[in-house]
Amino acid sequence: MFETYKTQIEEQLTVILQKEGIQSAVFQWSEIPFSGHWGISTSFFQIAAQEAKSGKKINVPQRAAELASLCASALKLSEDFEKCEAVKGYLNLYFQTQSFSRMVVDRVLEEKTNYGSLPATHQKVMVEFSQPNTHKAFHVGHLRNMVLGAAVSNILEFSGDEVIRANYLGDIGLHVITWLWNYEKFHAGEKPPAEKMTNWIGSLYAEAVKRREESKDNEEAIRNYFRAWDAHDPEIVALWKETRQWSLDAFDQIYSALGIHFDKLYFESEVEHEGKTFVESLIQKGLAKDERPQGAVIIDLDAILGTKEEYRVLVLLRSDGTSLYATKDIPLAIKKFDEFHLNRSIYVVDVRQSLYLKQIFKVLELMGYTWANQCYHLAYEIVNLPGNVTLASREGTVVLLEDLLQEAEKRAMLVVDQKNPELDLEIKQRIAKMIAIGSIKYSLLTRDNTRIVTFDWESALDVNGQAAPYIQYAAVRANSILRKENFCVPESMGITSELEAKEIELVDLISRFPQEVGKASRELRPLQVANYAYELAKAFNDFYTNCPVLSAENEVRSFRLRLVAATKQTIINSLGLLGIEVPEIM
RNA sequence: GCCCUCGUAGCGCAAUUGGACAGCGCAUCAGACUUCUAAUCUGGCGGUUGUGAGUUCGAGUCUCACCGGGGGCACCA
Repeated sequence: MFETYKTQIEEQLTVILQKEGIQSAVFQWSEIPFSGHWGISTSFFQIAAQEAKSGKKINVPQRAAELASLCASALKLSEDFEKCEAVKGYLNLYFQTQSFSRMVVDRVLEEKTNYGSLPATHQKVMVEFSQPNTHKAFHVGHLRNMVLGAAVSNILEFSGDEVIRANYLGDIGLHVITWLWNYEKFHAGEKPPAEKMTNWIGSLYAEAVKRREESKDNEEAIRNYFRAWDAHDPEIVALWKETRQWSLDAFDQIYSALGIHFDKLYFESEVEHEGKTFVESLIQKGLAKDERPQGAVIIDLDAILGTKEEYRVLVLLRSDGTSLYATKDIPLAIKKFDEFHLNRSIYVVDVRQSLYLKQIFKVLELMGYTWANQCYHLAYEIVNLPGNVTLASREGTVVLLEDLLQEAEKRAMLVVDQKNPELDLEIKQRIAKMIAIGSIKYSLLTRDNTRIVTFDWESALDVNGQAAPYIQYAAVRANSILRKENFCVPESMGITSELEAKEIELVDLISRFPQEVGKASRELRPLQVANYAYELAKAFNDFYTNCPVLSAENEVRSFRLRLVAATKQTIINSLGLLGIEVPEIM
């Protein structure tokens, strides 16, 4: 929003500095921190330091201050600026608050749900996330992946990319066979329950693994089952198809509860075959070494690249010829680019697989795929339990997603019921859901990708302080003011009276939203937006307690109503990027 | 052994990517509801940014070394 002003000012500053004998000055503008008024500033330290380097004997901070005040006094400002001043080597320019505030609010109310979005980049980006295994349960570790992947997708889309949300489902492998064997032998004919489907499927999986581990006979039986599967035994294939669908339906339940959707589904089963032929071609090209039957099929990346203990060795195929993750991930990557002509391919996968993905990308590069460097591993840290206990369904150290959602909704319902007893049960439930899911998502997104999240029930379900309900509540407050006016927002008009500091701070935060989106998108960090949304809500609550809206005088009242509407919109937009909905009442 | 990552107030986290006095939330103490919803707000307490050096006008941020936590490194996913 400031861009046009910046260039005008820069032209003037260049002339002023030239008189001082400074030829090449580059200005870096930033916003002035903590200010009753707001504006932009630039520092003169770099310019002064350059002078010092060119031989002049000067004290840099002193010279910077001198240049700043020189510019401050020589600058001619348009009436959109209120004043300028030199402070400690910085040149601060303050905007004429009324005209600027009006501009910001007008823009939000004009662009509505698009406010904050950035122009189209014409970049096609695929974000692969979630990647669940069928026949297993969802736990909070998986939740972090989903929430992060969905938020990153939203942010990229909002900042102008064309985004394809992809899911890659692990529908084959030993875990599936183990499940099928157990089901056929001990649960034949049973159907999944209507609710908590993944929990049921997951509990059968845990039981199956237990049986496999506790008896050699069972292990042998499962191995035989695997062989029968490999030989396309029609009964097993039919059972696989049926039970796989249960898993997929269960996943859909969860995705829809979380408001997550995918544009493209990939299955391990669909890339396994081409994976094996791809490995053959790698062997033929002399890149991969076939050490079967004694050893596996490997690619010694360090040997090929001349690096030392950096890329290590990647195993492409087991010694018995069965496939591994790598067997399938390589053809999948190719498929993605062939099908969609991507500019970027982002993998949302936990940090423990950093080396693995680095190897995959390198193999693709060695195979001559020029797009290999457009693959990016978005690594995030895992979710732990207190005492550095890793989540593992086998150990029983796991928090199941469906249990978590249920408990959170229950707690949210208690508060909703207490605050709004008169509402219909159905509406209360819908509100409770928004709050519960919002809280859980927010608590995961408000930690940086590189930080481990330690899950404990108490803090996961805590809705106080910096949490989603605080932000949702701010929007609800704004909404209830607007409701009293039947949601009629006055037309834009000039402001003649002095604005309150709280109003200006609120306007400032609202105006910052587009650049926060840009930053979050560049860094692939939803945390940026999560923090922003909180700051915005805080500023609104501050405004709310200090600036009465409905009881204010004509012009002030109109402006404040518009400001309230703009705030509500910006909160909705920012939380929306995080996949968090805002209720009308709470 | 090699590589990655984290270390900021009692606890949980930020910090405009090298800028102005290091911020916020829990917790704790003291206040504010006949006024647009108190899931709110105001104030107090709390810091040698793991340690030591270096680069720079300027370092939580960059470099190096060390200390401590976590993770990865050939047939698991």
